[in-house]
Amino acid sequence: MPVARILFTLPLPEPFDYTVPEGMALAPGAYVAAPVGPYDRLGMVVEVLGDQAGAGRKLKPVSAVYDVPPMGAPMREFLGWAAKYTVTHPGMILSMALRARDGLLPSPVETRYRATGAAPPRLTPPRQKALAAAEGGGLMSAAELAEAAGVSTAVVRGLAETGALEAVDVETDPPYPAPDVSRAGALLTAEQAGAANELAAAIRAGGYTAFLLDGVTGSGKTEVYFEAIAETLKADPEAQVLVLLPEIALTQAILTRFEARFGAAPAPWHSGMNPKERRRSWREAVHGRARIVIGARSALFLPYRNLKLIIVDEEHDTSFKQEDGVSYHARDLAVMRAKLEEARIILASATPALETAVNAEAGRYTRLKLSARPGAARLPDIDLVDLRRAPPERGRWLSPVLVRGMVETLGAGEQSLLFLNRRGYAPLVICKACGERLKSPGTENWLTEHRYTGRLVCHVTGYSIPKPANCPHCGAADSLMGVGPGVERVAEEVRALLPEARIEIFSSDTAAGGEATRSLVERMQQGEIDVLIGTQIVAKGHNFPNLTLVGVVDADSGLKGGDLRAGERTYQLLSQVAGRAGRAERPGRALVQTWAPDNPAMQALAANDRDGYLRIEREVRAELGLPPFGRLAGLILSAPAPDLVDRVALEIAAAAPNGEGVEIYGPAPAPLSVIRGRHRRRFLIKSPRTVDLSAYMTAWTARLKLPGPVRLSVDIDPYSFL
DNA sequence: AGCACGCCGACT
DNA sequence: GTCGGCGTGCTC
Repeated sequence: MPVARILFTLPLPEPFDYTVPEGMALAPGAYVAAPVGPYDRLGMVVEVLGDQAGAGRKLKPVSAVYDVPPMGAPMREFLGWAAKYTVTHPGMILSMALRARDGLLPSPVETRYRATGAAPPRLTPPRQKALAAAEGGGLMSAAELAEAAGVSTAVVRGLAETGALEAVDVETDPPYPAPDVSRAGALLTAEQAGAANELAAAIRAGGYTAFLLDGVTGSGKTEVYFEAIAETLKADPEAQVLVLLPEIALTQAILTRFEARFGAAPAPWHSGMNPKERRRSWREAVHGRARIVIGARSALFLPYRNLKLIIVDEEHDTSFKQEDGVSYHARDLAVMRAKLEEARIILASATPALETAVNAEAGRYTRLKLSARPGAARLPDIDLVDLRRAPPERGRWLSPVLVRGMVETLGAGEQSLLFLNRRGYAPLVICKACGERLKSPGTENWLTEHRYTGRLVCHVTGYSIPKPANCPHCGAADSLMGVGPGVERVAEEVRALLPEARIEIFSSDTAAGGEATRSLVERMQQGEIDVLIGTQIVAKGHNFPNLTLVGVVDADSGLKGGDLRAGERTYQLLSQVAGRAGRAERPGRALVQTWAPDNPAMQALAANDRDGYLRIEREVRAELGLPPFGRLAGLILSAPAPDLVDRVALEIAAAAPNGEGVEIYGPAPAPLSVIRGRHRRRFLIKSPRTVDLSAYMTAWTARLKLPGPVRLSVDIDPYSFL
């Protein structure tokens, strides 16, 4: 009997072997159930060995095969590669691919009824009512129909037996409507059409190609990649397209745009979906019926049947980096997936990541440049406000320069946006009597004061208490004082300065659900708001035609913390925020308040010199041997007891293998030193590009024997440092 | 990941 | 004397 080698969604040391029962057709990639210990578990066939392979071994048989197209060879290769690269067990990567295992089964069906027009032999009054309800109602379940007619379901079933009603089985999660590729797209500018044509040529030619779609904010990158999607779907009637977006950008707005362009919404994939939506998207993706999937980073791991195009929109966005559990960067892995699938990939951004810019310069990606905003829209003028020379009054956060700008804007009947990446009223609460800083219990995280809700909240752990009347440390009454600005406090300041202005706060606190966000965005677009004060949430995607002034309250906040990418991120975020101004006919301007106007990121921002900034960043990184000119990895240890984790950290340091040019820093407390009662330590490992750092980390960690409560994880290409 | 087996503290 | 804590090892 042949033998199937099966990889399970379990952390087993290797694939396990099973006999293939008579009459069961199995090929590599098939999804199967097979017994591991006392239970059947989900797995995937990685290899089928010949007829004699099972001879002399006591093997259990495979229990069942799922009736789903098997995982293709490129995806299987991708799984193996991703496991090695991220230093993760292959079974864990497989379980990411099979996140919605119910999707392996066909859609559940539900019996629904419709009137056939035939009259039943005995037309009783209840039957009459039921038929009347069925006439107008389309397909209804027995319960719905009975409810509508005010009769019992027995009447409905009785009518179905007589033939007056017809029972129809309907899938509860049916396929998504197919996109209509024959629809005409937007009218493209010459520049956009040039980019779209180059993409179309690569799509028709086939094979792996990577593009950087490098377009200033508002230059119409979406329209260009829509054309690439249409071309892909036209060229191959079975092709699938994956669009990856940063978590936060997966809003109704983008789905609506897809629907407007292709006549049907794409299949979604993100962490907020319920199990039913999830299994539907998964099933449609696996069968190849979902032609366009739009999702957050985890959508990269779905086993598409025939993936031909990947788009990573806002490719510089750091939310593509997953840090907890399996750590990976969806953009980097997407490039490898495209390579293995022999597909096209488009990385789109107005502010490409340094890694991407370097790849484009090296010719690994083809750069498609969009330098103009269509129509009259101009990029805003960006001016730095030197807070050393024009500081706000004591206890205020807006400098006279910015205030003047807001007064002028209001006077002209236009809108202002103030950007401050801090939720709540004040990011720190201290006691005036004893100097105590209020922290989330067991951590060093400050509590943020939220006046709107009257609570003190930890933004890291979610811990929250009503603001106490007395200091919890010394007991003094009325001594707790909020220090530093949050959006609520800036709103208070604006209210005092511009009493006649209509002011709103836009943060995840004020716009939690999609509905609240939509209404706020709509009111801003209708001109019902004069000053919008927002956190990072305002940076993405919203188009406010009458917005002409953007004020950045604290441009320096992102530069603190010694993060390798702090400058880069600050540049990206602030230029994106500034780009909100002046999208229609009116020119926009941005006033950026900073204490460090000489910082290269600030200088480049004011000069609108993105490439100059990237050049400086590049030199610094090359000099220090940091990514993309060198490699980094993190090793994080955690345990409930701090002394245990410290002891084990020293043992692990001693066990580090020798590696040419590998430098190890640490152990040091990890970025969040305590999470859910576990104390964390971390090493940072740096190596030249030529070293296979993943293999080094595997060699290091594979032979460690850790005491029970200690857990270890490896973070390749870490993003958070602090 | 489960689950069983196995060795040390507070209970009927 | 047992019940039960979770440390260690096994699952084709």
